[in-house]
Amino acid sequence: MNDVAATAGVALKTVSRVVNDEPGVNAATAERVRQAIELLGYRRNDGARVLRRGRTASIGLVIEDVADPFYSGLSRAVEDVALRNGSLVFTGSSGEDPQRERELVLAFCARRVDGLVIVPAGYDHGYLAPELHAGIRAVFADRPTGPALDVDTVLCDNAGGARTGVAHLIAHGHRRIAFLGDNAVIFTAKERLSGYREALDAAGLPYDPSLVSMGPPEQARVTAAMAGMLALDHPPTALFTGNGQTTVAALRALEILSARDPEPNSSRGGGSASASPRGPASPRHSGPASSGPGGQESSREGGWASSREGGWASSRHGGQRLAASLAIVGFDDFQLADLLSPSITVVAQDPIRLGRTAAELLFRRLAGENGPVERIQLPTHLIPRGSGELPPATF
Amino acid sequence: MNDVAATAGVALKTVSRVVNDEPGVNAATAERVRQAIELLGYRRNDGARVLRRGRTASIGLVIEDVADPFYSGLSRAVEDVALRNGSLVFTGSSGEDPQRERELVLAFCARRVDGLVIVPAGYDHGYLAPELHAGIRAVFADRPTGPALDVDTVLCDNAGGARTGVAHLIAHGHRRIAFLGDNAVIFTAKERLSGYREALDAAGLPYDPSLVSMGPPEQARVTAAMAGMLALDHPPTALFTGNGQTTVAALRALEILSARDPEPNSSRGGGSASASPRGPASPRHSGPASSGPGGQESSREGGWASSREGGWASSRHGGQRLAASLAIVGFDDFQLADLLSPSITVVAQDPIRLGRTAAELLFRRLAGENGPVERIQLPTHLIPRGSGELPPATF
DNA sequence: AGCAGGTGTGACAACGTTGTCAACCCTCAG
DNA sequence: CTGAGGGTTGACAACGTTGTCACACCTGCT
Repeated sequence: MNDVAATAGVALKTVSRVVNDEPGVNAATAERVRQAIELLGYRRNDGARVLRRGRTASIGLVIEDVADPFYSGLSRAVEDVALRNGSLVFTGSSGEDPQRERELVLAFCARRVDGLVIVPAGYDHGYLAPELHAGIRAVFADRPTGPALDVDTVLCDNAGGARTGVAHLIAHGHRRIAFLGDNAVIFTAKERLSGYREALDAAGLPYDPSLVSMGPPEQARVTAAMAGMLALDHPPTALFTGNGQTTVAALRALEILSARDPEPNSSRGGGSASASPRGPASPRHSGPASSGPGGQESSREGGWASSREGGWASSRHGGQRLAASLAIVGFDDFQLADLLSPSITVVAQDPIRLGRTAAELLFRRLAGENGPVERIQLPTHLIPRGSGELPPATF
Repeated sequence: MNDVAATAGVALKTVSRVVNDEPGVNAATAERVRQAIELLGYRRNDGARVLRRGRTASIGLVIEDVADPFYSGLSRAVEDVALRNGSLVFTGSSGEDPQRERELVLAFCARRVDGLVIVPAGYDHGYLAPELHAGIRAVFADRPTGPALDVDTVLCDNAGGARTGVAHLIAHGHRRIAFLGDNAVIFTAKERLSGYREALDAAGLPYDPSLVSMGPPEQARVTAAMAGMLALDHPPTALFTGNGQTTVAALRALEILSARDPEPNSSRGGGSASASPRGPASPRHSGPASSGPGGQESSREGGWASSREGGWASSRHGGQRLAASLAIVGFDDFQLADLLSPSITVVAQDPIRLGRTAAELLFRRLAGENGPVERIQLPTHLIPRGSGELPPATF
């Protein structure tokens, strides 16, 4: 800017005025300055500007993993709202690691972002208190923080959604309904489990711990859990899955279990009357590369299959038939849910609306709105597609 | 920092030294400073630091849409590399709009990011020249820029991938192969079309424009294009789709076309022997919310169905049977491709590797590596799963 | 002529850091 | 006792902006 001023033969401040379209500059002078700017290829340094003015016109977004469709939708929504508000977005994936979340948040704060949208990985956000005190606004999305921090939060109706989904299965005649959820330390997983129990309670059905399995949505774990349930004396006739990744893993598990000794007329497992040959798909390529640093694929075939096969194969029920007729409702909608056979019934959240709501709330705060802390709950939406309307299997 | 210095009874510079773990500070003094920092909840202002030091330790990432699984994978990879290099990431979605891309890039440059990873929407990046001259490094990913700008680029082998995929169909006996690609202004779309033609040429097959349709992957357009092709005198027996979204749209189109008058034993369309009822899925909810601002869903049912039904329904071939037996290979892997019936054969790119490669190249440049401009091409990978190995239908 | 009020311009400090350099205190060898 | 040298500390300028204030000039009025 100094150079521009020298070139144009004016003072620094005049250049600043031209650059910022401030009034009170002679048209001729302004033109001279603009030419100098053009000539020198000058671009204002927003870092310095920010230092002087206080506001950075940027926000930080911390999510679990951009590569997860749920969060990437949320991400895009936040981005759009930010753009509309003239703000840039720092994005960071915590990978469900509270330590990394903390580092990201603090790094964003050190850059003096105006505000934060956080999908928290941990519960303890004491480290945020000084930042909030220093004037950085934060909105929690998808999951709350502990009660210690009083801060705006936008959630989905996790319990309600799960209740609706499970009630839907009950309404279709199911009495033995399994629940496959994410790691129990995760807020949404707990809430959905609560919803599951509430629906059972409301229908007067007992809660059977052997029908519930919580843990990371890794294929090996999910497959093992399902095989175990199907081998029970009183196996489930329906399954409620607690999130999108778990739903997909469960479907793959059914495919694996059914394919072990497929029935000729099963709708699952490719055993239909079509002439389509099962391709020579090697197991390593059965799905698109997962987001994280691998590890999931390698365990799929080895891990459970060898260790549990005996137990399950000897089940007196014939697990294959059970697997092929299991009704399913999943929490979270996902791409192609409608093209599977049967199509998958889901309880849909709206990640875009979630992100938009959180970001808009943040910008309202930044604009000076100082009402009481808000706690917004967004509705979920049951989408019946077929898999959730299957009747209980009887053999 | 001033306050901290005052509280601790030391000079500004000493606090700076403590904060930055510089050597040469008495342990007792350092401890006193740390206590003052703790007491006041002080956090270094990285903006000011950046101003003084020159490097911002941040990069900008401009992609088409974070919500697209391909780009969100790329995104995550870039993020991870950046984190490893102690850098933060500004993310922005251009939405395939050159103007918005330009705004984002310039905004990032104004913040003095150290470097940029750009998936360009347009071809003309003249506006970047001054920035590059000013020392900002840039790496183009997935698509190149025009020849005017000499800059590092990481691409996939688009033509080669398409060639492989189409050759695969030819090897399975197909002679009439349709190509459904993205908008022809997009580099990758053009390249893949070239690969398609090369494969035809290599096999001595004619190029038939009536089997080729390029345009945005909207459901209505894709459905119409496919219906038109299936109604031809010599309809295609196989289809190659030019990207993930188009593949999915094509599958939905087949579902729509087949379902219009389904054959009892078709593997597609839910007409299998299973007892699974088609759920009462309303058309508005057939898929998860698409990323952009809607518009796609509403047109799915209305747009084409009413205007073209007559033409297609009167086809002398019975489009349903054609649709049900069409072999498919798609460019891009996608989630659940392996769980459809038949599973979908794809030519897979590796978005994570793409992002990682681009980001690592960027950071090598930032570390001072000054070799000639690099142009890296990543391989693609054919994954046979079933849909690409179907034989040509004969009626 | 003198003065109010407006327009255009510039000098200067400040934002919160860090790099440079100098000063201080101590210890130890000459 | 003197001086060299290391360890510790601080004063100051600079990074590139913008807010504040003041100045110079012009216009139109009394």
